Amino acid sequence: MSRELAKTYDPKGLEDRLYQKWLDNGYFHAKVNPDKKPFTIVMPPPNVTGQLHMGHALDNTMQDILIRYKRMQGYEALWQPGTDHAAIATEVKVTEKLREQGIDKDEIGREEFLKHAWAWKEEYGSRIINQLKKLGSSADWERERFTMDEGCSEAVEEVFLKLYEKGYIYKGSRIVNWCPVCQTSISDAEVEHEDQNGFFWHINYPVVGEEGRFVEIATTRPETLLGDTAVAVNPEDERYQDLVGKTLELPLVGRKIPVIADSYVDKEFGTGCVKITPAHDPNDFEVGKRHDLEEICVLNDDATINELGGKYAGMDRYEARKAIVKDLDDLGLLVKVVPHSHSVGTHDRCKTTVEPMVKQQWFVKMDEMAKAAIGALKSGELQFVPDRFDKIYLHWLENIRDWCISRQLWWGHRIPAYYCDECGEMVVSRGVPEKCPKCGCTHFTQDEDTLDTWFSSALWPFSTLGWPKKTPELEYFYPTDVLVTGYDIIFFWVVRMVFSGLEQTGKSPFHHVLIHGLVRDSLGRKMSKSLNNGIDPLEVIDKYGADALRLTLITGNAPGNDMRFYWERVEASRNFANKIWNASRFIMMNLERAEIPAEMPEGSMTQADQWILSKVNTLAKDVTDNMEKYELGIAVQKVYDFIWEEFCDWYIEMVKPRLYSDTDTTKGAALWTLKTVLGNALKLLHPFMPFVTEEIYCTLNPQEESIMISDWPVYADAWNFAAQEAEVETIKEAVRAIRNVRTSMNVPPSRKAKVYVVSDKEEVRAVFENGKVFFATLGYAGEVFVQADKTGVGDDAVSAVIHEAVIYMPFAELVDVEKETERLKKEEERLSKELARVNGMLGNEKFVSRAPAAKIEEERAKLAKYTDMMNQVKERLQQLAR
RNA sequence: GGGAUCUUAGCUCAGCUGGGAGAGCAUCUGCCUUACAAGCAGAGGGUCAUAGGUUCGAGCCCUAUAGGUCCCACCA
Repeated sequence: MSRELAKTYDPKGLEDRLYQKWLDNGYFHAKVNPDKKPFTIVMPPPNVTGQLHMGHALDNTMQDILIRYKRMQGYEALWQPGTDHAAIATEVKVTEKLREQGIDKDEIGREEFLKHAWAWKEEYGSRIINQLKKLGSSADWERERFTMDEGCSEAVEEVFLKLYEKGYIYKGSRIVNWCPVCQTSISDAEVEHEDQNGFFWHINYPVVGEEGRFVEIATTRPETLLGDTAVAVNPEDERYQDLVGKTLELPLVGRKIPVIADSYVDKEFGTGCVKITPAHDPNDFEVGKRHDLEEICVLNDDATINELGGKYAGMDRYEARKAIVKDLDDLGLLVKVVPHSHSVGTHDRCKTTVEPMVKQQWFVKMDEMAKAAIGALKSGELQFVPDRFDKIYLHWLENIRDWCISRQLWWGHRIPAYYCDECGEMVVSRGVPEKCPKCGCTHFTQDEDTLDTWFSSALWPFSTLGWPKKTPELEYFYPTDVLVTGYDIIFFWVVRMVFSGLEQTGKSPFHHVLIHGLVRDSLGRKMSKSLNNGIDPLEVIDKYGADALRLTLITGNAPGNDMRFYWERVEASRNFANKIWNASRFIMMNLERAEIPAEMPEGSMTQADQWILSKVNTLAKDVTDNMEKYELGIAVQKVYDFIWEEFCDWYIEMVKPRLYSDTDTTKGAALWTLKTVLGNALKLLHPFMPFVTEEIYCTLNPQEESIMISDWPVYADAWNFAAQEAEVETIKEAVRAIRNVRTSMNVPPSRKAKVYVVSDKEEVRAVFENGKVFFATLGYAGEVFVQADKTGVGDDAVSAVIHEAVIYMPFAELVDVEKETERLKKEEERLSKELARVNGMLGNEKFVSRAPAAKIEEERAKLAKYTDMMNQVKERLQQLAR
């Protein structure tokens, strides 16, 4: 008993029902299966703080398309999902929430805070997962993971220990990016540089022992003067040769600091003299190391001046800046203030200006692992799609600095380093050490810091599969096949996964990285909270369905490119779903009223049947090719065009007379073809629009369980009907010509016309003899005559010239000689242009001698065709002129 | 400062390895033709940013220029 399709397409209800069915049947679950080849995608884990936005929708739609496609192709397709603890993002949210409740984070302490954080995770962690389900994501939810679950945490600890033992992880006092608001260090990748309009303050530093002599320096951050421990000049700079080795008095502070020579200083820039503040500037830090300068940190963690800042202690850094400038001016040491635009580092999360500071932090030594990651790309083990991202990846790795991985946060993986309570000895170990190797003490305190959130997500492709244990899953599904992500997290995540995978497993965690762009608003702006221009994918799904949203996100978009979101496009996508829906309804109506052959009824297949079968056959091949190249937009466009134009607008219209007839012996063939072609088209469309295709497919084939476990169509030689394809194309050309004439003459559809097809070629007449049945329904024709000459065609006939034939329609009183002449002249003009082009090519001796033979043959055929048509047009024009 | 990318129909964008310029929306003209007006049929609209070059042949490859977008960067 087949279920009937509802009268109108309504994604509501339908989508939830089908998704539940898929879940119930366990279709998303992948397991180790030696009989099948694995195909794996690991889902970029959304933050537990997160809500589904358009970026997620795009990212996950692409992954779902690839997974569904491969699953249908017979792969054991695993889409590994999960969520990310998102250290700083979550900590900020939880802190805010607590504050709203009047609870102070520092008062309740670490343990209590973590309880709240876990409660938050429990409450919100599943929210985005449920939203992803609305989208139709066929991820293996049974395998859902979390970056801080037991297994992932074990992987984190394992990697930390291994890298530490190898000397790749070290603790050191280095200059780091410090966020005074979040009060934690952050990595280079988390710093955003933006140009700000500031000033260059030129300040005189008195030379000790030389009354009245000054060294003029220029700075953009006068407050750091408090931490100056030298002034540097370029060793090649003649102007300052005699200064090197002399001592200066640091204004306002009174400290005596040396003038040193260092090639880091650019002679041409500023005054050529640079104040050196090793504790608060990355370059100065390096200079300080070279010259063994003292590092004087003058800032507190909240960027106020500390006790070393004398009278400025307690002031905010900008307050202090003002006060210092004023005091310098009062002392007459401020030479000038010049407006100056310079780049300022800000924290990407809170936009606070970061303060470079010397801190004890944990770092990952990057040089060796970066080298390996570069090698993976160069050897082809790793490929970006599109490959222009190669350069971005390489450039980053070639210039990488050590990765600061410690964070002064509570929410995250705590660093497995322990300090002896007696002697302070540091022990890095799995769990609390038993006793101190130095003093034998058994009491330890764990390092307070946690790890950068990307440290754990870097391990995601293998930690989720059970690593460091040698699980069957890891063996079977790893390395994964393709990673789908936006270009905005190549540095944060992709790079780190690659070098981590190479280091820990010896393999790149994936072969391909499919990069997509941003979904912007209709004006091309980034969707953001501050602009309040974000479109909620759930709202779109609610209004138009997930299928429509998915189609919208995939069509007309090339890999790596940004796209704009338009409601009109969603509507168009929904209309397409509706189109298939109605076509299917029509087909099923007819199927119910007749017997359908189980196999292809070869004897009664008409040219039209063979044509559409041949078309869907080639379509399968083309779409598969595009999918393999990750050209999802092109692939779906082809399916769209096929279904709407070829199948609905042409084929269905062509078979209607056969369906309505009770005597037509080819009716069974038509029904079989309709059902078969629709079924295959639905399969090709399924990865893109899973819900509507499932609903129709299962109604069409009640014996089948689900389209998502059906076989992906493959090209079959038996379905290749080149000759019939050509014939139908000829008939389509004729029908178009007839319609065109009718429209231009304003002939209403109700008025049927006789149609004469005149051709002196017997084989052409045979084609039309076969195809003339279509003229009635497609071209509103009455009687149709196919003949070798113009017998019976009156002078009152309107004509259209097509390839190897002329079509005449007697319209008597409607004929407007002028109009028709005009039409034919236009055609003449078009043909003469074509002829000129073809003749130009063929007349070019170089073309004939150098172009490929097939191309030349093609052009020769065109020449013959156009010449023939031209003659017909000329002849017709002559007749009209009489 | 370095790099990437874009400039194609009124708008938003496709255009795969170079071989007769496409889609959606918008516009215009007919159609309530018994699957679909969320539709059908037809039409108009482009010197593919500019200037050179390579090639038998360039929207596509190379060079330069102009404008836009983005990324990276430790010149105080």
